[in-house]
Amino acid sequence: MPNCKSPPFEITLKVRDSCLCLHLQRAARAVARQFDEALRPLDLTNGQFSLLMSLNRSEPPSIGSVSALLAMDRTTLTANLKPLERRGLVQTAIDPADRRSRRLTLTAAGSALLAAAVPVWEETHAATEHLLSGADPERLRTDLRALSGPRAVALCP
Amino acid sequence: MPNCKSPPFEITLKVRDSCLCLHLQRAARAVARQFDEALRPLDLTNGQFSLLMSLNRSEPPSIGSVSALLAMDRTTLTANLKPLERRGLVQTAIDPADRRSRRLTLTAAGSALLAAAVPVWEETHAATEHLLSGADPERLRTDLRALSGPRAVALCP
DNA sequence: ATTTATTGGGTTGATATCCACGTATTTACG
DNA sequence: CGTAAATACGTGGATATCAACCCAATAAAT
Repeated sequence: MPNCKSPPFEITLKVRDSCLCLHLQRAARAVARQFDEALRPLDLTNGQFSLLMSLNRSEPPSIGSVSALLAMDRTTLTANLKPLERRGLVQTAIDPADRRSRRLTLTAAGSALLAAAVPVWEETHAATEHLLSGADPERLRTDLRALSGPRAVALCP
Repeated sequence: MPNCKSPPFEITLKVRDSCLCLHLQRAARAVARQFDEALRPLDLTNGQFSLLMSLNRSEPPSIGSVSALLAMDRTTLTANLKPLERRGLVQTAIDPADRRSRRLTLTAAGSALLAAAVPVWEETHAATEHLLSGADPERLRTDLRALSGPRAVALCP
């Protein structure tokens, strides 16, 4: 008699149909693939695009503030910066006012590449919102922000 | 005069506030962390939990069907199976009816661990839905399914 | 029946993600 | 002041994710 201690199949159906974590992972993977594919001619991923975009401001932000903005682990951001630094798209410099902090800035090449990616983003984002059919994208964004924790901090300069 | 070719700052604000890809990645990361933390005593990640749960059925599914269900790349699933196989939670066997296909089954240890994880999932999922405050979780799930592509295929046995 | 196309998976290489641990700097406190 | 707590990052290790390329087995075409 197999599966003496197995969870009942009804639980499996419940998780499949209702788990927000699973639903989020699926949607995040699917949408990320769309953006990755669209950005591939520029040799950028969706995460690299979002990261570069978050650095497009006059006051160079620190590692911690960007990682909070993107709701990612601080060490993940450190890792993600390496290929961008290697390609000369981003530069880091120690903050003279607080020598623990590193300030992140786009290079000219980084800014140019980011500018070239904007039309791709516009197009892909429109296609993504189109997938929602009649649903309200802003309402979805509100829900996603609520799940992202109190990290929707200010990016303003 | 720096940033001659930089995207205008208004674009940055627009992406930050409206990009569904970014919003999804943020929420997915944040929620995944919650589940990972809750499941850590069982030495499971949210992805491992979802994968094990998707194998809790009488007819052992193939790699391709599970990867479609989870909306992940086929090769990602192959990689994710390795630590679970190493721990003796999952077994794979060539399908005699089609020798290209590998059928995935939970072991007794896998079923037992999954059963132990169900209460953790219940608790964590309730906390996640609570983050939505007044919003309708089912409406959010509907939106997420629309973004996950036509992969919400049947898991039924 | 042979050839061809399709399908199901695996492997490798690169990036992504997070945790546990450690280091350096700054701030707070006594 | 000088020490303790807090802050800002980095490294190493493990898993996660996907593209590109390859192989084996089945299905389709002539």
